[in-house]
Formats: sequence, structure tokens, C-alpha cells
Amino acid sequence: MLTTDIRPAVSARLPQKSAPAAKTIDDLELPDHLGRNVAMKRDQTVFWEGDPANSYYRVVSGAVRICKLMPDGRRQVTDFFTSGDMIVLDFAEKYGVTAEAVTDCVVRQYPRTAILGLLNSDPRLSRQMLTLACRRLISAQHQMMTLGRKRAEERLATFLLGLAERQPRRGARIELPMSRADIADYLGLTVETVSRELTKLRQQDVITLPNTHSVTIIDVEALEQLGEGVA
Amino acid sequence: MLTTDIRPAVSARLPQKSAPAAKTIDDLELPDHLGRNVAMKRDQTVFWEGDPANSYYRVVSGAVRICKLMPDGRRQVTDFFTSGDMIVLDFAEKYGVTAEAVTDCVVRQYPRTAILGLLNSDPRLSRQMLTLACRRLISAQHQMMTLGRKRAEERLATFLLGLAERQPRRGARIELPMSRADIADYLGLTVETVSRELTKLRQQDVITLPNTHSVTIIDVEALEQLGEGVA
DNA sequence: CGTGGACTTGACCGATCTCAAAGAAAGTGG
DNA sequence: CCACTTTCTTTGAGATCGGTCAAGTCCACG
Repeated sequence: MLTTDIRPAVSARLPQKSAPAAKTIDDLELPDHLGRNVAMKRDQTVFWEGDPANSYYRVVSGAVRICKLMPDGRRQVTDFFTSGDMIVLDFAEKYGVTAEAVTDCVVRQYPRTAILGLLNSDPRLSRQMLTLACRRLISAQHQMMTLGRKRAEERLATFLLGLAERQPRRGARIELPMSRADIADYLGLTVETVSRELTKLRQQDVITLPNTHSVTIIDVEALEQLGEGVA
Repeated sequence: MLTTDIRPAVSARLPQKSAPAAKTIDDLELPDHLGRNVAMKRDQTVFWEGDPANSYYRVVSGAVRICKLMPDGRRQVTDFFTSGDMIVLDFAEKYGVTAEAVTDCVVRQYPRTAILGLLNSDPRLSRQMLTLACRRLISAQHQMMTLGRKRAEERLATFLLGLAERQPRRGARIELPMSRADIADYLGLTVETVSRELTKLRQQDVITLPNTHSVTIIDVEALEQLGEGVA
């Protein structure tokens, strides 16, 4: 990690081998008065692909999904953001992706002009955001591997491990704020396949499904072997 | 585009609708004396995933592929870089991906310490690299859509259009420096499928294949409709 | 409670993969 | 420079994983 890296304590606690970049920039100097909180209802759109990029957002509570759409309705979810995560994706004039509320949530909205001003006045901010953007790039490469080369079962294993790594404690119940359709569109599968593979993992005693929106991991090793393709 | 954006003339020349971020940072202030040229033979590794990230690279001539590997040998090529492209992917201590020469090529190598020093001393550099990294992020989202939701034929169409956009002139012959295996690993397909789909596009008079490593696009509209999923 | 959307499960289908082999291109050594 | 070898590419036939279509089932919410 670089000297200007953020939240080193948290990062150090994460498993080393596939360290999933923390997405927050909590320590970033974004003066509080620049932003304002906006409450979003479930499925409400934060911004649309193609709209002028007038604001930048950080998730305060709840979860937000980033997605792209094809004319015929096919959807690819490219990322999920939760509390603390800054939605740093683009500094072009227009949003390149769409952001939607997965659950009722609150986002903090910063005017583009304020962020750009800050970037010019505070060199550290550019540097920190560069680090953040590069982490996202690495995590995007992971996701490309998942989408391009892993089988359905492996994609689910990878997905669940990714969620587990963001959790405070191992073995804890993982909450899935998103629907099966969201998971399917994130993993390049259908809802039916997601459902079937979760059932299969449950039957193999790798996970339990206390309810539709919770998972507990019983056999981390099994999941890791699946996720890494160690057949 | 931002005011500090680079090569506006070139960017403006590109088609607007799916403007593929230029990857070069030719105007970036990377003092020439900091780097040294290194010649690479075909398939030689520029750097390995997991190695200490001691250097950063820009492609001087030839082509470089970025890839990730799974323990059982499955490979995902996440990007191709050609002359002028800076390999900005990561500012972590270790490389998160592997870079290999697609063809015999020359890369310019910059010591990590020099780049980091420059980032601290020149705020503009961080800002420009942030813009660059964000462009790469957007292009990564495109690729995730391709890998997660497009059918084989559509992936090929998207790939060929992407190459065409980097070419100087429409209608010109496109050179494919990479093998069918590279293309397959980039698109999440097998070599056989790549070969079959290229043949199909040729039979439909959408493209011609003057030789194995060249393509000419005859019917751009057909290719665009395929690539965008306008069935 | 009752209702509608979300989730699961089953049967079948088809796009892509696997395996196999022939043909073309590129590298190698005499 | 040519003959040989090796690798890459194309094409074919059959297998398979995940998708599609179609019911059921389960909750969440009114």
C-alpha cells in the first residue's frame, strides 16, 4: 500500500490473497458542507447513463447498484456500493453508467463543480482518488475473469466470498440487500441459475439460507476452492 | 471532456456515441530521461501478477496484453495496449495482473519511485492519471457488459468495432496483432467459436478476411447493430 | 388474511464447448 | 532457399452447461 493509502488498519485485516479493494474514501477531505443528503426509494434512479454528470455521490446508507443496459433490455450490473462507498467512476461530461437504489437508501450528493474545484485546489485529493480508481480497476479485472471464464457455481462462490470479505466478522450471517435478478445480472446468469446454484451449495452443506436475503457460509474452504477454480 | 483532458483533437475525431477512451497520455509530463526502452520478444512477460510493482510501463511499439490466470490455466485477457498507451492499472505494491508481449515490441520502463515522486511534486499528473484511470473504468464496464450479456456473434462485432475505432481511417484494413486464442480469452469464448463466428460474418458479407491477421469491415451498420444487440 | 411479486423447481432446448482431424501459416535447420 | 516440423486456424460431430418456458411455492406487504 502507498503511504497515502487510506484505512490501512481495515485493509490489513482483510485476507491477503484476493484483497478486495475497500471502496470508501472516508478520510478524504470532502468538506461536509459541500454535500447534501438525498433519500432514495428502492429502485429509484440516482443518475442515468448519458445524463450530464452534474453531481458525484457517496452512499450514506443502504445499497446502490451500477448498471448498463442494452436496447433490448439486457442488463449488466457492474458493481454494488454500500455505506461509505464513493461512486467514483467517471470524470467525463456524461455518466457512462446508470446508478439505482437497491434498497431504500440515502446518498450524499456533491456538485460536480465543487468536486472539480477541490481537485484543482487540493493535490492530495486527486492522488487519493487515483488510488481509489486504480483499486476499482483491479476489482473490475477480477469481475471480468468471473464473467468470462468461470462456471455458474464458481461465479456464485466468488460472489459470496466477495460479500463475506466486506463483512465485519467471519462466519457471520451475510445480508443480501439485492434481489436474485440483481445477482444474476451481476454474474452474467439468469435468476433461475442463481437460484439453482444456491440450492446446490446449500445441499452440499457449503452454505445455509436462513431466508431469501441472508446467507451463512459453513465451509469457507470449499467456497474458496470453487471460487478459485481449484477443482 | 474536462479542461485538462488530453488530445482533444483526437478525441473529437472519434465517433461520439460509444467514444472509446483514448488510452494514451502522450501529453503527460513524464520526463524522457526517467524512462528507458526495453525490447520484448513475442510472448515475453513484461511483469507478473503478484510481483512487486517496481516499474510502470508505456508501450512504445507493438502490442501488450493484460491478463489474469486461474490455477487450472484458464485465462482472461482484460485489455490490449498498443503504441502510446500507458499501462496505468494499479498503484498497489504488487501488480494485480500480468502483462505480456503480444508481438515483438518495445516498452518504456519508468521506475516506480520516479513516478511516485512525480505524482507528489506535480499535482497535474495525478489529475491527468485520474482522468485516464476513470476512462479505463468506463471501458471496463463496457467489457463486463460484453462478457456477461452478449452472445458470441455480438462479442465479435463489438471487438471488431473497438479495433476499428482505434484505426486512423474507416474502411481501412484492420490488423489483428493477436492470435485467435488471445481474442477468445479476451471475449470469454473458445478459439473454435471465434473462428466459426468470424467465418459466419465473412459469409454474411459483413467483413472480409484477407489473411488470418487482417480484417476489413464491409458493412459497419450490420456490425453496429450486432454489437449493440439491436436484433 | 389475501394478493402479487419474488423465488424455487422441473423439463426441455440450444448456444457454446469439447474432442478430433485436416489444412494453413510460421518457424527451424540443413 | 527449401524441406521439415511445429503451431495456429478452420471445420465437423457430439456433449453439456446454462437458458427458456412453465408451474408451483413462499413471503412481504397492504
